[in-house]
Amino acid sequence: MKNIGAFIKENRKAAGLTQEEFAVRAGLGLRFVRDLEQGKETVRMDKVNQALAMFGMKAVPGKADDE
Amino acid sequence: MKNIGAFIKENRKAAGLTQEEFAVRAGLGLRFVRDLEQGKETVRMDKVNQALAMFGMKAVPGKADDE
DNA sequence: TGACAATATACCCGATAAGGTATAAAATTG
DNA sequence: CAATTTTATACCTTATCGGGTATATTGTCA
Repeated sequence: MKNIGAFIKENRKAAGLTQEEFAVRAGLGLRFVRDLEQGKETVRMDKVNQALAMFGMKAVPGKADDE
Repeated sequence: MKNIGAFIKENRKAAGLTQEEFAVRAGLGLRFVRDLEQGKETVRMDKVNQALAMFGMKAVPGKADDE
């Protein structure tokens, strides 16, 4: 499974949203959305879940070596 | 899928480790391990992944309504 | 039941994430 | 290519997480 940042980026684009539109709709800061999509690892899990919730998802344990 | 805190707790116990032993082996603070297992949501993803890595796992997007 | 181990909760401090703003780079569109 | 939109990077301030320590609660076992 792709990492979370890539997942958000793909799905956001598929939804036809800019980072800014997505940030507003998700109730997140634009800077956070940028950082997340850039693969920043030291983000807070609640914010990550808030972003994932836009697509009916959340952070769960998955195999580390999965594609 | 269970939430991450519950996953860590279960697997840690299955491995016969106390929170303290697990914290030391994972290179994490005891307080963090406690908070994570208690379901604290505002934890940092890098630390969460550090904990999951002990079981060959990492945080990935998963369906929010999965059991 | 008492003693001990393990886990949970509270307080404090230093380090840092989040977010705003500004600027630069890249992508898109005509 | 130029103009515009979108995304990326940098600086600053505020809020708060991580971790240590201490204490309380819970669980286990003789």
